[in-house]
Amino acid sequence: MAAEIRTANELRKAFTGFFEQRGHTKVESASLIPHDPTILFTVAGMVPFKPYFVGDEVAPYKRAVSVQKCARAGGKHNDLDDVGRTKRHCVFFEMLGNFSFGDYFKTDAIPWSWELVTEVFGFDGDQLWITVHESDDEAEQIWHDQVGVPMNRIQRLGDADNFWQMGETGPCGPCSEIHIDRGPSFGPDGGPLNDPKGDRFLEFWNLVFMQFNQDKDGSRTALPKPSIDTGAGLERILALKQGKDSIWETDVLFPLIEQAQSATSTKYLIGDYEDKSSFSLRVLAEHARSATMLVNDGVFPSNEGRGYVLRRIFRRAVRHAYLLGTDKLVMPKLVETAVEIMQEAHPTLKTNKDFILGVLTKEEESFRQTLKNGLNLLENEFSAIKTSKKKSTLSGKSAFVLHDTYGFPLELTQEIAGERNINVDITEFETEMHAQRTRAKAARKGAASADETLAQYRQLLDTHGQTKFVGYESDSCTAKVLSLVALDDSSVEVFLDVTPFYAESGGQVGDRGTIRCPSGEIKVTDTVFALPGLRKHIGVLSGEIVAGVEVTATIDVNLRNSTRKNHTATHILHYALRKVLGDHVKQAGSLVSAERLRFDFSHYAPLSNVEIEQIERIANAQVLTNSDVKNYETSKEKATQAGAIAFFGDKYGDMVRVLEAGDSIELCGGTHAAATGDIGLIKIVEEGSIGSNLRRIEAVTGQNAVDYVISTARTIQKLNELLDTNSAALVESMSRKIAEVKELNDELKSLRSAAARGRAAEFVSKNKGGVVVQRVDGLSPSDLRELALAIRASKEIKAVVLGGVTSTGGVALVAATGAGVSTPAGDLISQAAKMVGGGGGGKGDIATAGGKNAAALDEALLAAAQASSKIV
RNA sequence: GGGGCUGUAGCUCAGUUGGCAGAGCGGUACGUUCGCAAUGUACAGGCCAGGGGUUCAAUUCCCCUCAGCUCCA
Repeated sequence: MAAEIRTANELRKAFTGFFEQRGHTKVESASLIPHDPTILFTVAGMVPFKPYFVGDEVAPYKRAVSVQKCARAGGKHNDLDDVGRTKRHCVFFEMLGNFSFGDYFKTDAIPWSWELVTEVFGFDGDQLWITVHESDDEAEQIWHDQVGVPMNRIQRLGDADNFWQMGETGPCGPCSEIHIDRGPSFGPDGGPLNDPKGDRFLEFWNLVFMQFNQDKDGSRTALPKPSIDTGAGLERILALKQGKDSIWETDVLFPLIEQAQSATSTKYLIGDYEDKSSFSLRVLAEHARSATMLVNDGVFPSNEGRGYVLRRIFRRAVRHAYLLGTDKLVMPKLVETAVEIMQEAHPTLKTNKDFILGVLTKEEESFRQTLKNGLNLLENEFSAIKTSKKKSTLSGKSAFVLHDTYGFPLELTQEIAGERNINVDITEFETEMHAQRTRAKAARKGAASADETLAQYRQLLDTHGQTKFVGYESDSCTAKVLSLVALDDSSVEVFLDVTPFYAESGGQVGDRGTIRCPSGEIKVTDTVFALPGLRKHIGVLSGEIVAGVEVTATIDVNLRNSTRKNHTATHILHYALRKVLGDHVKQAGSLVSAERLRFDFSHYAPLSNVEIEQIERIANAQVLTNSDVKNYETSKEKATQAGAIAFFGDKYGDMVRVLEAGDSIELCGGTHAAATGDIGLIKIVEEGSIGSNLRRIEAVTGQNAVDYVISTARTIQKLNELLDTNSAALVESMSRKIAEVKELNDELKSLRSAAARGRAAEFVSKNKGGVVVQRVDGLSPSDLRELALAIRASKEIKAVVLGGVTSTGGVALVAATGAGVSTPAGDLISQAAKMVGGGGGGKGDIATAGGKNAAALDEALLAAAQASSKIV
């Protein structure tokens, strides 16, 4: 009997300790961001081990135990809106699990789970019920004969409850679950079979027996080496151990509820699932913890992918804080509490704390701004409704626009509308929402294609194995053509048994070069992975090459060398970025070509010029050391010990390739320079945003960097010559020049208007009954207008019409009317404008017009004079 | 990946059948009354995001680019 378990930390230790004693390797929790591209988050304890179960990789250990961070939100099971309503649902949770990779099976797994539950956890065996799959006699027998559970507490359930499948195909098998009877006050007797909702008979342990392989045709074959995957929710067991009715009162969540209470001055009612405020507090507690854990693993709030899911989770929480009437920021305090609760089990929280706080504080601020803007728009809608026919209904369309375009949640729209006795047309809203979904799905469908070629590739891989890559050591080799497929008239896909061509991965572009034999040649334009391990050369064939012949494969060495420099420089830049900006900088993508390198990374603000300069200094200092670049294979453990950081999104087997360039140590399978000095020079040429919290830098190296510096210097030299200055004084000289131009412009403007005013007196004196109509050539349209305004300024003038040929050869007309004249100024010149072949007008007491036909100007002015005389 | 919205003074934003740009706050200067605050007057501050097109004329209409916001996948 182990020590009494009181806290989450004690539970985690007791659990892993139990299985470590039984030969299991303790595996640290993997990131919430999975390597598996088909899922958004790590959703179960087995996710990190999936390659071992599927057989893609060989497990480095036969038995493992873990406490895995998990998150479930978005994706297929979109139950985000339910979190907080129930006693047990969370976005973030931890899963206890023990695993066997083709090692022990039911006869060990079942008794161990019983021993753990009764002796370590201390549950009363008489209160436990077991369910097995209806076909699984073996499991039932073990539970009964070996463990001693009476038959009346073992029940059989169907596929829906007790059968597990990874996907359409692949490993699958029956499950067995352990339930605890919480007593008559929670519902009627009769075991889990009689309690589908699990109110009284609470399921807390699930054992999956992976013993079959599901084929495409629906048949199942037995796996030669069956495996075990178990899972139990930490929070659930904690609630049971701590004698609480729900997970909300356990020590991993209740401190957050207490913090939420004080931050919002709201009272929490334990066990009340009807009370709206208590619901909001639970949402705040849960989402604060989830968001904290997600940011800790490198998820950033953004408008796509998992970042978007995080944003939705987080904003849902802020929305509830808002509903509770809090207008101060609440999340920073909750995040601090979450860090405090979780940091012992997840130590990276300590080092990342300031960063997490920064990201989430900023996110709350920005969302509160969104809410404020939305509120204004909503007010406008309300006042529009008052004057409309339907006085008491806000259209679903409006509610949708508010939500879709401005991010104002429907729930808040309804809440606020409700306060004013206004309905929201939900049906219409749903219709709009549905249309939006359909659009997005239709767009997605276009992208899916061609499974057939994939099957061909797989067959190639099955018969010949992986393509041997010799490109680290040599630029050329002889090889055998395994397959050659013509794509269209000229381009072909070629597969070799061995190749020096690097296939695009880790951001590095594929090699180019030639594949030739006596009878023909292929100019290779790109090399990619058709499947993991299978390298595909794409190129143009001249002459004849067929499958089976021997060829010489040679890469374009110049291109490869430039690419090498850029790739090594990418690592050094990554190092420098982390040094200057912080360890939260994570690679989000990269492109390494011969010409330049592009590096996308997570960061929350634009880089300042000073920061870019620092980065360049640090990076180039690494270049100047001219230290040897080491590129070697080693075990994963040794690499991590050396402090290597893994590139995001890459998948690594047990043996990994490590790259050491200067002080940068990373896992990387690319091709690299021999020494940092080979890079020559790293120059950042661009920095920008590619989405919220995502930045991109572009840089050049080697000859390209030299070219860049020379051309920049040339530009500066030219400027120096133009301004007759030198580089040191250029900036000052230029700013002085700009100020001067501005000053001169202002002066010119005031002189012009003074001149116009001066001439105005002359024109005023020529007025006939308060009307001035004159031709003035050589002025710009705006000067002409200025003049007209100056003339009109005299009290006796009632109307002015000026016309003239402008300096650019067009005709300009302007009309202005004095105070007390009701005829619009435009009327005075509308006809004249037509006569000069233009149009025009204006409104009120000043109008301008123009045309092209200068010959008709005098005639046009006569017409204008006539129009003007009518109004006086 | 697919939609929607926005970009105007240091900040928050106005600006309709296209006619040379405004408000409030902030800033500066000079006053007034006085409680390190209020208030009056004046002034400065704009390639109306950038580039093309239509037009006699584009902040306004059309196209493209860039940036930001937002929803869906």
